[in-house]
Amino acid sequence: MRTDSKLSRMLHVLLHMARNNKTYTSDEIAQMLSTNPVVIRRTMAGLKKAGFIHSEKGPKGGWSLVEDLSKITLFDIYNAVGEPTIFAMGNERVNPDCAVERVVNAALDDAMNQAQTILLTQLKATTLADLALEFDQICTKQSFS
Amino acid sequence: MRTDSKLSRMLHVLLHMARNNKTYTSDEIAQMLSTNPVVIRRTMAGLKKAGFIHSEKGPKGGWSLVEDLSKITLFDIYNAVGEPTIFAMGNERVNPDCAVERVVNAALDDAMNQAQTILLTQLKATTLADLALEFDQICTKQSFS
DNA sequence: CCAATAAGTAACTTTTAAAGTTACATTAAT
DNA sequence: ATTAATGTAACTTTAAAAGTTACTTATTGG
Repeated sequence: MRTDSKLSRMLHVLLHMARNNKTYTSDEIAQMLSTNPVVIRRTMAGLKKAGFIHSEKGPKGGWSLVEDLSKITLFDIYNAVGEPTIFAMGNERVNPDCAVERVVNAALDDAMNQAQTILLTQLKATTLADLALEFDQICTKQSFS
Repeated sequence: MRTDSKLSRMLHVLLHMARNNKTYTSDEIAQMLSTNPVVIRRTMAGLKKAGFIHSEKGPKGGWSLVEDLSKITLFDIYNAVGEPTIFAMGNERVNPDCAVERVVNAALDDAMNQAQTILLTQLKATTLADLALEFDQICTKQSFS
């Protein structure tokens, strides 16, 4: 499979939506991300279902942010886009009766679970407001240079 | 892509090789892992290059373990099979000039780097001898039941 | 020497899930 | 009514791992 970029893309979109405080059409967003509007609708559907954004059909329609950035963590978005598979490596489960296989898999699962916990903990600890703040700080720095 | 199973498979093979202390042909190993002998040769080539195993052509040939299990960490094998990609998720790097993209990517990269560090640290901390010991403990338990 | 057995490897095909695309239905504004 | 938007089903493309085929090379032993 390709690398899943739904989380990355949606974070990108949400920050832009928050900054400009306007509705965006799927076409606008698709251009922003160099992709296709249908892909956008598909992915944004999850965010809508989770209540973070709203969509309106017809002229003057489009996508708008509904929830406060400080109330949305990166983990929320990870969930909203369908909890994409985290690892590209994994266990072969060919013969559950093989004790060697069980020992190997347990060791790898353990290491991967620890890594996953760290990753998700980190996502839970970061809100979109945190990212927006970082963004503002970058802009401030730039205005001095 | 499919989930990379080279590490898992090679650990499996090495433990079997150590336990039975014999040479295995690619065909035997392929059967053991329900796969193809060419895939086995391809993957084992990395372990040979790293000096963990030896191969011999011709009749009576095959693969044999050369290094002591206590001197091989799971990380060594991860390296020997070509450091497979760890994550199935990742950043879109569409427009490096976009400050929003940079902030988002930095946050995700940070979380993923932390997770990767934990994972690799765990692999470095575990030797094949550790797994062999766990295996023996399972067998002991079974003989009492 | 020769037949058999095994690794080595290049070139190609298959698999799988994400992403992309097409086509059309639905809804809302003017 | 027409236009502009989302919603979505069905299909195609992409990319990387794994699988396969076909052949080369090396080694054993009769």
